[in-house]
Amino acid sequence: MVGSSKQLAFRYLTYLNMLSRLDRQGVSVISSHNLASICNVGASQLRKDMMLIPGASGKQSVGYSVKVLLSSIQQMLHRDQNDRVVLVGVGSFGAALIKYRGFEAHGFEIVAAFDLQPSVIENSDIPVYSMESLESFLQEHKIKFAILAVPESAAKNVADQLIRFGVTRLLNLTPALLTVPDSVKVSDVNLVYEMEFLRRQL
Amino acid sequence: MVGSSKQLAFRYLTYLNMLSRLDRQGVSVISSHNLASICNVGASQLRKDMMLIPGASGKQSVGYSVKVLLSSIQQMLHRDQNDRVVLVGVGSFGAALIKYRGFEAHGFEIVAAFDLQPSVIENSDIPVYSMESLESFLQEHKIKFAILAVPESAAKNVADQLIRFGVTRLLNLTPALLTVPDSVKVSDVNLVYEMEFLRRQL
DNA sequence: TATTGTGAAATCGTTCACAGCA
DNA sequence: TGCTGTGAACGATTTCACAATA
Repeated sequence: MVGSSKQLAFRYLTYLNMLSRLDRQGVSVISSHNLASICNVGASQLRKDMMLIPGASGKQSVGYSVKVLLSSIQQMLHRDQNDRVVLVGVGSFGAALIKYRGFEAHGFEIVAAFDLQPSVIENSDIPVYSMESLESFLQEHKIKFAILAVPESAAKNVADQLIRFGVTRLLNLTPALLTVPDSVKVSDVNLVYEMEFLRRQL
Repeated sequence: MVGSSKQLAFRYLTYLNMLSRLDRQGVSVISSHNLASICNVGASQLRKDMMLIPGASGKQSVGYSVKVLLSSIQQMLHRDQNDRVVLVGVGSFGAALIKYRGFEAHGFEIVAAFDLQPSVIENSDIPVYSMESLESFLQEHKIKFAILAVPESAAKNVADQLIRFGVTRLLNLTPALLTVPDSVKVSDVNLVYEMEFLRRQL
């Protein structure tokens, strides 16, 4: 990947979202200044970002073609991929994620959930299995992505299991700090930290 | 606030968590190297971070006092504060947040939730009011913090309302990109972006 | 000797300013 | 003239290396 910082990656995702909206609205050309202001970034930063993308370029005195930008960013981000994801921990958070349909449009399919107690989530066809079947399921389906939504106290153990069974991408929704091998990538989402950060802004 | 970058702020919160755990375990002194490895950061970075905290200092050839560090970080972060928070949008996500007890220990009290339809969440004494009562509630209780968990399509409008009614800190759980006055601080949490970011790590 | 505190160096990311082009 | 592409300046952050010291 061309740029590997999280901020840059998130900017590309924002560009992508805004560009596809513009495309749907029939906008075919846009200047760096306009697109930047829609995306809440500076115009020169946007141009620098675009320069890193193979195939993305604009026309001087005209602007960027929305469709060209869209497809070159999509290509760079491998937006064609489709990944199967398991969810571990079906508390209120986990159950909310099962009902959340936002992942599918981005090529992430939650194929199963796991909890101490198998159960059934209403309005959902995603099965909830017991933890005993975790190993066989992960290995049989060669799952690489997992969302960790267990209680904090269980987080480390469950994460270790997941990794042992072949998971290499972990979205960690628990406050626990995970230590993982270099081959495994973790994204931590900690709502309490976000709130604390808001608290001391200015 | 001494350091205002998000990364730095999150490191301080991590230090705080780990230090309070160490304190509970009866550890009284720890070296930068040890604490750093617990917190997944470099030792010299940790020392630099500590240097920015008024009152925090260690002893050469000995290490840092856990209690001293703990209280100076707490003081710097104003950890004594207590803030009332409203939640807007009681879909599956919002309902999960209402049941989530993690905020309280950090001085955030969810005092009310709002949705198009007032309702009752089981196992919770947090009331869910209709959107009509938003304005009077926010102004009467002088609420500064809100968690935005409405559908994306409603996000901008609701955010504008919240700001108009006095909210200045917004945890945005929707994928919408909000544009707000400088006096208002927004933290965006976008689980889809986090997943996409994991996808292209190496 | 073990460890902090810290200046200097290296790295990384952003913004500026403007040349060059349609 | 309006816009992109980009080198250079700037700023922020991280790492290094080591002097100081309990």
